Amino acid sequence: MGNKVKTAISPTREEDYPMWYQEVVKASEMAEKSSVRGCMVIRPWGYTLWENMVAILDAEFKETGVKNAYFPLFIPLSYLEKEAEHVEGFAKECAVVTHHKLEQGPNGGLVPAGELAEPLIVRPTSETIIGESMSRWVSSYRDLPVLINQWANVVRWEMRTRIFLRTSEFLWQEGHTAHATEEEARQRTSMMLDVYTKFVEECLAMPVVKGRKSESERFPGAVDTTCIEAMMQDKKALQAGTSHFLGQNFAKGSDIRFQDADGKDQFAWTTSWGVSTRMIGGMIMTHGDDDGVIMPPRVAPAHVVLLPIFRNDEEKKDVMEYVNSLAGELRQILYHDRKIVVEIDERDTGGARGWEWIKKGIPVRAEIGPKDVEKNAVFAARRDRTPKEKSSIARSDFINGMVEMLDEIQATLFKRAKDFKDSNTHQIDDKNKFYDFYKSKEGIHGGFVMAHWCESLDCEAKIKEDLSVTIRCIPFDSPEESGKCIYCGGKSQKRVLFAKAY
RNA sequence: CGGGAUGUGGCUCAGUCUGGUAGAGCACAGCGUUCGGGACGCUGGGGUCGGAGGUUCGAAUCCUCUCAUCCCGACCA
Repeated sequence: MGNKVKTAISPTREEDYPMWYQEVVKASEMAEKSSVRGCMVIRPWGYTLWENMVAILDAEFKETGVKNAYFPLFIPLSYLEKEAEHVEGFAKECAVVTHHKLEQGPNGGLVPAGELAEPLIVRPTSETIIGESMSRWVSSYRDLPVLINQWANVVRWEMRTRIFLRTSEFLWQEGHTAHATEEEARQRTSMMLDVYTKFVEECLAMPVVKGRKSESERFPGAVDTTCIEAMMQDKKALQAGTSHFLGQNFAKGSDIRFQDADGKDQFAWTTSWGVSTRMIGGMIMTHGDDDGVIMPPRVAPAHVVLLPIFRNDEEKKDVMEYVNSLAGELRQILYHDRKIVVEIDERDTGGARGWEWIKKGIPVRAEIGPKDVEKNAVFAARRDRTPKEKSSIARSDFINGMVEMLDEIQATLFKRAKDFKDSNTHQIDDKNKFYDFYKSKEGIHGGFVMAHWCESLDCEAKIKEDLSVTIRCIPFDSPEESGKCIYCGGKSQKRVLFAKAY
């Protein structure tokens, strides 16, 4: 070992980032690969996190007038064909249902039978089937806007999968709205991106860059795709949420028409927006360290774990009494509209017990033994500090300071991530420097580069081919300034965000 | 779909070349000693070696077929 600190996760981020990620997910017991190819099992520690995310987002959506609904998992093939670019975008990764029953096969096994007249696809996204409903719901401008969201699973048959980041089946939320005017639809698009930004920054403690996708990265069928991009600790970009302005493309495909106030027939303007379980992967890669996950308190499955320490039944009795009453008091406290969640882990598994909670990323750990009972104190540690940093805190201070401590942890995580992102974001104006910056193919390197771009698809494609670096977005806050395209030297008015991406 | 590789207890893997009915570490269970701490000792449970067929007195080991998975490429973000 020497002076090297022993870490709970091996390899470390430095040694092998992708492997580190896999190990963290496994060690935290958040999820695991299932025996079904490309699909994951989300375990309680991961699913509770998701439920917390859902609860917050759901309330925010409703705040803006959106209502939840549910649409079929199966989409008739013909629906998908309604929007040309859309089909092209998704056709390659669709699961297709062709039969409706099983029969005994010649070798004893079951074989599909009863071929369907029209194949059904398992939804990769629901624009077309929700559009079909909307077309029937909307006939007058008085019926607009329609503001719908659904929480659902979707399937995209991915070739290479990574748990949470890209799985064949994943959980998400997809909002779909229809409006009478372009302006209103555009406003909705940006309003929902703002909802995502606020959630991701405040609750997941992940700083993001807000912007618009270049044409090549746009959602199939969209007029405009806006997004939030976050930086992972390997300095790659991860799209954490998207909001699309679909223009009238899908309204035309699905025939969503209405009569306006002047009695004229018009196509509606639609939007769609979504975030998925992918955010969980992003959160892990933003905050996790070589000891495992670090849960931001706002969404943590649990806030505090109490670890009773005792040697015999007598000590156990005293300690447990103290622990239970402490837990009871903590559970009364509200932390951002949610009661503090306290775990009590009285397993007698020695030191391994504490490390399990570190790996799970619980924000606060407190060891409580006879000495603490005697002193009316707790021996507490925070997940945003090193494992060895523990200190004795008076019981009342621990309780009264809990909300503040959690907020501090939340703030620390955000600041740490923001500093990391900022210090790894550079402005580069020279093509050679740009290439040198991204040249290395292995390990943790690179970062975000703000550089000029002439808006040519060709320049973008060449850079992608040479460096696997793409335009993540054209940031909204990128100021107007004259410059030269980083690839061809052509005229440019704005810097765009380049990075390697997940 | 093209190239490469692997399938042995829950996990990681040895054994396969030189056939003789299975091993290690970790994990798990019990007991004990420890312990403000990812500990130690002893004991124990658990696999028939991806599947099918073949060669052989005898196959995890050889042959054939098959299934699955992983990596690279392609494809996708």
